[in-house]
Amino acid sequence: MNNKRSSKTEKVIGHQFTAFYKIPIEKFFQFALSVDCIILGYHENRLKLLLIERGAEPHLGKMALPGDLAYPNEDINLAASRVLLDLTGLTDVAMIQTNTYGQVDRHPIGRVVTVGYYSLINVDQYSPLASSWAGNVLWADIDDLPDLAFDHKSIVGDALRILRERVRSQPIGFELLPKKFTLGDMQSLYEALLNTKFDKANFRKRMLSMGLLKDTKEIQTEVAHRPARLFTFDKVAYENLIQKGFTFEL
Amino acid sequence: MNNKRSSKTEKVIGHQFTAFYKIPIEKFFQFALSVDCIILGYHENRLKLLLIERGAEPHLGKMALPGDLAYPNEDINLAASRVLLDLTGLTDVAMIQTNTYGQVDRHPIGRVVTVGYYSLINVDQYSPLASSWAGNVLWADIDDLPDLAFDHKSIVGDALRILRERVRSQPIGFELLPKKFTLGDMQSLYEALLNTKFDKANFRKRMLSMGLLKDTKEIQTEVAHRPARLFTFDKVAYENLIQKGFTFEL
DNA sequence: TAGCTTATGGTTAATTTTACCAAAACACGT
DNA sequence: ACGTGTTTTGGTAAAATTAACCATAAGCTA
Repeated sequence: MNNKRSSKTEKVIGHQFTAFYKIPIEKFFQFALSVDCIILGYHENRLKLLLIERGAEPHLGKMALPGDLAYPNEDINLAASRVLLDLTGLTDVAMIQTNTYGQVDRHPIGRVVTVGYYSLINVDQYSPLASSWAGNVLWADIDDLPDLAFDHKSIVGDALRILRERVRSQPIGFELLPKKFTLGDMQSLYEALLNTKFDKANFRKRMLSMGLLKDTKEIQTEVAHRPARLFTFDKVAYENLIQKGFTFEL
Repeated sequence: MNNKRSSKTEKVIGHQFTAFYKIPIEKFFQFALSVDCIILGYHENRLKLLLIERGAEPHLGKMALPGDLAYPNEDINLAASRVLLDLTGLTDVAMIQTNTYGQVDRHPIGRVVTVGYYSLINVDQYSPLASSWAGNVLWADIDDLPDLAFDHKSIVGDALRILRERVRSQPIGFELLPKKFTLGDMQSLYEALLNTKFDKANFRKRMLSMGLLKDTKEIQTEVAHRPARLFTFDKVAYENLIQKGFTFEL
């Protein structure tokens, strides 16, 4: 079938079939590409999503995912990091692709295809809460989102689905926790993330048995009950275990 | 920070920050978008990948994933289905996004961002083997791929990684099998897919206990040993189980 | 019919998961 | 200083699942 096509073609440029359709190649270079960031944080036992208020048409005044058009000479993965940097000052945060959205009329300005990226933010390390609540940047509770611009609602839904799957086969939950955390913190996070309840004693045993947690020898202070030990995620141990075929499972 | 930006902007079009950079909006609409299909089949106990020989520069003569540019007025998901249809005659095959590749210089003709899609093909139902081997379409053994054009090697690698993860949490393996299959067929498939060995008796019990297999009451013929029963995938039962919170796990 | 091969039904030991219990450790109020 | 409330922590035993294996069944071939 490919043969037939090629034989009808006088000059084939770039791609296999494009010339066959007698459309000049320039006509294909009319897309714009954007990235939209699903930035999740965890605060006071709730999952939070970073939103900005749009200062421009279309959807002026509506809340939206932080996003931007990619430059014609910019790697899209780097574009995602750039947007995150612009908005939060954060660097060295892994941006992970979720999906790409290419419906024809998703953006009124023209043909804008957008790539979703999510990242998990340790709120303590970055702590955008204080300065951000006042302005037009908002950490919204994931279960109580306002109306969102464009198709951002469904982009967020997809990202959450992907995250919830990934979080139980990879130790990415730690990215949402502060450097030092208790097993209780960790359990609460996973319970919020997966919307379940775990038996406390069993959860603890499971986590400790994986060998991913390093005991800091420090303990909580200022709590009205027996203080818990503080742990850190042992990245080195994790890489070693991966080498030996270990897989995080929850 | 968003405030500062907006205040410097005279006229903001479309996106939040673009006008800030003083670049006319048209400059952003210079991308082309393509789809590349990772079409996997299963034949004679081996995973196969559908490749075409490029009939055009660049990479003329090299093998490549079937792919095409998307039209400026075409939904990218539909573009993927169109390409599959063009190439194989298949309709109603679910095309699933893998990743999106947006390195700046991945395509010599210009800024082409490509979206990967995989689909699993039941070779018996479509049976492209006979007609295809002769032409410039090839089912290549997944473990013995030729040199591929562009960044297609790494696109395939990513797709396989994603598939191997997904195949153990969703019953998509069935899409690679013929309508009726034996438990042995199924086991061989999963062993090829995941590169492991299962205990035969235990594999059988596990599968049957899920209640996803419907016994056709038919048995194999023309085999030099005790013939096995033939099963089909019970899609209805699967949907019902999903409703009750069932999750396929292997 | 003997012999070969794979399917199929079962049993048992090993391992993991689940459900609970009780002591420990801190803060607070009295 | 001492009981009270609360959460951590270490532990045990039952329940459930997984893994390892065996024996028989059922077709084909010679």
